[in-house]
Amino acid sequence: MGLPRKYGGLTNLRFDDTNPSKEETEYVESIKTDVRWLGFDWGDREFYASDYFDKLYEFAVKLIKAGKAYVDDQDSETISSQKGTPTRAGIESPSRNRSVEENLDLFNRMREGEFDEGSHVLRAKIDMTSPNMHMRDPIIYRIMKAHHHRTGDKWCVYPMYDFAHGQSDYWEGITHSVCTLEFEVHRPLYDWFIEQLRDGDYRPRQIEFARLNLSYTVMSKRKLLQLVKENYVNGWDDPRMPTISGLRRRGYTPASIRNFSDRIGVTKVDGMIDVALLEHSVREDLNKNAQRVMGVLNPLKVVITNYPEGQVEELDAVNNPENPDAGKRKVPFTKEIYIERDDFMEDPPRKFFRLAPGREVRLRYAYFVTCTDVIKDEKGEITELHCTYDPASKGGNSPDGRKVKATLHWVSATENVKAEVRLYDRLFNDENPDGHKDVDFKEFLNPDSLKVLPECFIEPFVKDAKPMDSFQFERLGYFNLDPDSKDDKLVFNRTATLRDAWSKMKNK
RNA sequence: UGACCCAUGGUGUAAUUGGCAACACGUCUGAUUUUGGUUCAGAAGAGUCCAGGUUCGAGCCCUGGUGGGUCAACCA
Repeated sequence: MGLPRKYGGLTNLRFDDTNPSKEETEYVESIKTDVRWLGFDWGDREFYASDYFDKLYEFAVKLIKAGKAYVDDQDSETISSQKGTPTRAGIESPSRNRSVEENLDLFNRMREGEFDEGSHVLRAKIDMTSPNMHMRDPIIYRIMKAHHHRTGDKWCVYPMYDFAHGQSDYWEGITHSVCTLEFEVHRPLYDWFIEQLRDGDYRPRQIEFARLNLSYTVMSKRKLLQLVKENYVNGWDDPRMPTISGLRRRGYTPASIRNFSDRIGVTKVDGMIDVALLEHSVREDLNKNAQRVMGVLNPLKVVITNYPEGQVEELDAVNNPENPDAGKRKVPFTKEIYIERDDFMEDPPRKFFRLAPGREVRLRYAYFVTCTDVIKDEKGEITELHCTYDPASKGGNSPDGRKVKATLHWVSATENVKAEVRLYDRLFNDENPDGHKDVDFKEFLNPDSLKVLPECFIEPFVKDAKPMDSFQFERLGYFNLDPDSKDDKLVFNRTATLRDAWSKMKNK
């Protein structure tokens, strides 16, 4: 879709629904939804290979009449064994030299439903000694007594993909038929059919490019289907899935995915793209556009001892420091608040700038506070902190010009909204950087790929959020309101983390 | 022991079709910052898989290797 947008052309959306047992309306609809969501429009150019079943049948008859196709009545194992191997030529089927009349009769009877599935196939007569396996008399029609999602029960013979693809391109007037690398060896066959079909100079060309491989990510449809079927994830749109619907649910924006695609380009190198590039693309977009909001995921209560009991102050907070048009909002401040547990250390290491006993920090948009007491339970665990605030530092600046090294996000302990936050991580652990490689992925599943934090505190602002709205919880990362959220239970998915210099330093 | 395709900093892509190898991500400095985010400034990092050849000149053309990918479904 991006190529014609760049070079000035059009894209047809076509479903190669040649196999009735594999096609489901559900998939067709999801693909259309996803492509539309990405911001592409195919106008009225929506096609199905099944639109051409009549023409394909006629073309097959034409090939038979030209002596270039024949009906084979051997079973599939025999046909397969006669194909040879990539290094050894195949041998010709005894059916290969049937008369045109007999072939026409048999093919017609196949269509009439006279034969059982698997008993007869139509094959193109090309070359059983070709070094290219796909040219060794490939099967072009098979009997399938199955209901088709669009043509119903009209047919019981269906064309193979290879027999439909190029011809469909031809009839639609396609110039560049772009597909993935594994079809490279099919191209001679694609061209062979076009040569039999075409009348004039025009012919479509198949051009292959590398499919996307993402590090640490399984992209194989077969494996993704297994993840869904065996309930390792909650469906195709589980936020951990590398599907378009998964990314959407997770909070990725269409623009970020388009930018990512532009950055990786279209080439034939079968490489491995670093997920960091995908993540950079979302951050870039979200940072510019996401609403900032304060949220505390892992709360630690702070009592501001010299703050009046029962007082609620409405403080000004900017919605996006990079975009003044995003406006401001009011955040309620009270005597008891929550801060992030990670933002306090009783014994801070040298480079830890945040709150510690006796240290003064800024509460974002609020006041400077100093930690005076650390309250613990019998087990020695910190249950709350006592702080004093400097009333003169309202808004976050002290009139005497003194500086603090850190600014903390916080949420009022009484004026807030409770939410569930889901932290999604990679589905696979660090030992499986090549997620696409053919290994048993179950051994590499990451048990922490989903962490549910049932009781998080977010500032009241998010009450007005709509599903899919993106937020940046200050310093915690990007989140979006899950589409399945109900008013009585807000659920946020983490879209991406922020680059975190502190955690990097901790690991050193 | 075949055919087809591919090969450029750590990663992904460029290089006006033969003219000083560029950009993005990542990494590392420094500045700014009411997010250890963002932004800004700068740095390191490849001589283009190897060996020949053609040419005034080769990442690009030719030959031969090496490495990787794909192909033996009545799947797409």
